[in-house]
Amino acid sequence: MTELFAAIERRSIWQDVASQVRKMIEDGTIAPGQKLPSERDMCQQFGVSRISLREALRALEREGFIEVQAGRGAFVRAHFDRERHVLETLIGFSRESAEKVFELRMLFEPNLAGLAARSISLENLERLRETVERMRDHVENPEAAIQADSDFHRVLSESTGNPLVESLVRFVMTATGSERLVTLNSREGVERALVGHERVLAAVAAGDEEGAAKAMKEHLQDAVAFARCF
Amino acid sequence: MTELFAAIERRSIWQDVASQVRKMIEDGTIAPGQKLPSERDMCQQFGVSRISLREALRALEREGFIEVQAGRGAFVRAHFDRERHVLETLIGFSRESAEKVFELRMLFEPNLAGLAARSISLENLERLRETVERMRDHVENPEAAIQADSDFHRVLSESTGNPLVESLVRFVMTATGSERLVTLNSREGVERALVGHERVLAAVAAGDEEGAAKAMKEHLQDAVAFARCF
DNA sequence: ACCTATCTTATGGTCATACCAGTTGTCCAG
DNA sequence: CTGGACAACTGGTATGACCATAAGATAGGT
Repeated sequence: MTELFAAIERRSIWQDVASQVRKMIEDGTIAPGQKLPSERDMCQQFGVSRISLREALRALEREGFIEVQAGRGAFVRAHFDRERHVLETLIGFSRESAEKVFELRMLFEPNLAGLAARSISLENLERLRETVERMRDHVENPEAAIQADSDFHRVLSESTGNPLVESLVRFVMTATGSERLVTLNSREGVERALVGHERVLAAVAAGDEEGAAKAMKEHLQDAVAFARCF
Repeated sequence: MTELFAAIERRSIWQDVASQVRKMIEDGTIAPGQKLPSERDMCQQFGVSRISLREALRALEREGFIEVQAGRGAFVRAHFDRERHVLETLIGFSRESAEKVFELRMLFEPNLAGLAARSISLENLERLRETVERMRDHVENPEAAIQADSDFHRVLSESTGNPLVESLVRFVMTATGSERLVTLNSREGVERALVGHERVLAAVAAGDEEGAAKAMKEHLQDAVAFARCF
């Protein structure tokens, strides 16, 4: 049932403004962290009223592209920050405990590792190896270790080539950030995580689907168990 | 490191208005599809200017709660419609992505079934059984079958008591809606799905963790394979 | 020279009012 | 019953003004 005529879209001014700004943010014309011109300036540049300009900013804010601070200005969000923001509004995450997030990770990350074992590219395998080595080089540096941890799981997700999965992993890594700040704060914590990553890596490199899934499962279980010690 | 004082949150008027309306939508005071009062009416009821009211509406619109139509009014979106809307803004979801969503489901739904086999309550088990029976009663009715299919997976997710997992399942069921519209449109499609559900149910009821995971995996694989026939 | 309180200025937040444009319903002429 | 004219309503946009906060500049006391 194909319609003969396409519906006429009525684009409002604030939508045009929002699109334009959104585009500039996406292609990097305006860098993350950077401050946008003042509302009054932008009004003049776009040739629209403050009303329209502000409604555009409001929309961009809800989409997570910018953050507006009264008396200061509007700032471009970092994109990972944007994803967290949007997911929070979607599932009302902020009040959930890290435990719930770990439960979710336990559901899909083992299979994700298994999938990677079957289909990861040589390039991504190398990137995965790099994150493990980087963690090994920084067992005494919690900040770097946490970064390496995030990267390990992220690279695994990217081996699927599935943006949905990548988004989900980025989200859970962001969401468990504070938790990992605790478990990876000690040398022991980092070393335990390192062992887990090494086992997963070995299985993935060997193309051992079941082994990778098992290793990842144990890695996560170990992390949860270790976190409970605190 | 617990802070002594909590940060003072500056709540702007439009945020207050948005929160109030959002709450009314969430608890059903305003039903999906229903039309909100006109902007001018709401201004008076809330005792705010049209500016503030409109910025609140703009935010709610971006969050997917309402849809504003020029010259007509603002309408409450169905909640599934809302999740799709938000995910679209997050990952630029489009029709070609149905396959990606199935890939994601394959990653976690088998383990979800396994988890349910271990921990589902008698009440939820009964609800699960009901959805299967409902699908069996409507093998000739695609619409009812699709609903029963959604409910089956949703009940399974609710057995975890994890809102994060529940949101994810709601999302993937919404995202695969158009796909299931095809596969569950024939009697054969519904019957295949039914067999899958029955196997999962049997394993869950028996507390057979591995069996449930395996059954779910086969059910999803079968659905994907069947979809490819079209 | 240093710290502090105050003033100034820029910025976002809010308001009242007015007018435009599209939608809907009513009613009348054909 | 149809189609057009009209009125009432609704969201969209524009102006101009004033408030509250944030941040830098300035004057004053030590």
